[in-house]
Amino acid sequence: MKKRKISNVIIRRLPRYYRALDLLYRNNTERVSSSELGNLMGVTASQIRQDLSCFGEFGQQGYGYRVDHLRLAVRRIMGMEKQKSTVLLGVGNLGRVLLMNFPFEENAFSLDAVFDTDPVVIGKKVGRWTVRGVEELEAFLMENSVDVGILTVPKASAQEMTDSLVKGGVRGIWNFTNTEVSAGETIVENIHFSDSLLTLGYLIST
Amino acid sequence: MKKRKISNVIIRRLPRYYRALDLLYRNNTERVSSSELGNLMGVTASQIRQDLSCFGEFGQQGYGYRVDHLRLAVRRIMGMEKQKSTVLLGVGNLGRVLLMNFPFEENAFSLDAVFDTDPVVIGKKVGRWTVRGVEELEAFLMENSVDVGILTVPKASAQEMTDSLVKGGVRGIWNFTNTEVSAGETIVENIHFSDSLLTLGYLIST
DNA sequence: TAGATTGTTAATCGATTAACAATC
DNA sequence: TAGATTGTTAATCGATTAACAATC
Repeated sequence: MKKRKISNVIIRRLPRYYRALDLLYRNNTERVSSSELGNLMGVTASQIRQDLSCFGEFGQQGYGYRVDHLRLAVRRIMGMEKQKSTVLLGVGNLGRVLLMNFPFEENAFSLDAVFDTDPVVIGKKVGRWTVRGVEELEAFLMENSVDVGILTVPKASAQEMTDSLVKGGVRGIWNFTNTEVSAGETIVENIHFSDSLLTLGYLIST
Repeated sequence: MKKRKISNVIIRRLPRYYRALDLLYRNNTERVSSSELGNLMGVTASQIRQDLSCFGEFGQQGYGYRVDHLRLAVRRIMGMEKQKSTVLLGVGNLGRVLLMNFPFEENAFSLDAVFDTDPVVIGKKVGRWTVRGVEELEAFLMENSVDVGILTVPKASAQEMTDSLVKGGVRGIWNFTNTEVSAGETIVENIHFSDSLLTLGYLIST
């Protein structure tokens, strides 16, 4: 096991490993070799062995990997064995989709509270949550240790809401606003719909 | 100007260049140097000059880049000067968010038709579109040249819908299903919410 | 044992950064 | 002209692939 720093490219492959392994697991597959897994995922067997070697030794010469064992190892590596908490800011259309449909628990997260600025929705129930006013956010973050803030607010308030979240001590921000927010040490993970579609546009135009 | 193949990392930086330049443009900034732009975007000046050199020469020694000129150049590079067409498959919650709120035109796309399998919504109006049954999809793709199919269907029908889109000759698929679909030569751009959140989970756990 | 497949080292390939002559 | 900044070449750094001894 090589103890070098885990690079970003490897980190972004971990969820894909997990998805592939989870699929095999659900199909009751017992063992898988690095080349089989590579075929399934569209990467080389070499890369898989190289990646896994950053975290430990999970296989067995001449046999490969036990699917259930490796799946659990990847869960552990990604920190999925410990549930993390989130709050959602912005109960607009996208916010509602996430809170109504996104499988937080499946991904080892819980959604603990939702906030908005619109007096029309504050106090109303959306799904199993009662919408709180953002003025309560600071106090909530004080009383509850929250790991991640989910940003589904309009662009215009993205930075301000980020500042509140950072001040409240969240460790990560899941940002859907298609703007860059500055959050200091706090880790920001972006889902930029527009960037993604523009990339696709480039690729089909050439 | 070096005429080497444009690498994937560079392509994925193009929308970010465009966003930064568009912001400067809206602020009526006239000129920008590679180091200023680099500061703004959080990349090195060297990288910006290196990236741009793949596509041509856009700057002027001792001066930098004209913002309006470079912004237009990036638009052209990304193929934004020609509008591309899309159809949306799956008028569930996420599908509705996209068709009601996503700024297709701003990104040089149009949304031309929406399809679903649910008899309850077929024929109904959603926003400015009348939902069509998927059985009409094939004929629609025959008659209309469609560039991109948007997949906001349940996981279970993701591959089947992909097959129809590929058969119908779309050039790209914007895939929100959090599954890998095989589409042959057709380009697939994924937005995987779960992968993204799991990545964030890893980063805050270490 | 013989065959298969790992984990790891070395070789290759690609991306980023540094440096600088060219020139506005 | 002097200062600033480009576009490009060369140097460095990092990621992927190939190869193979170790061993189940």
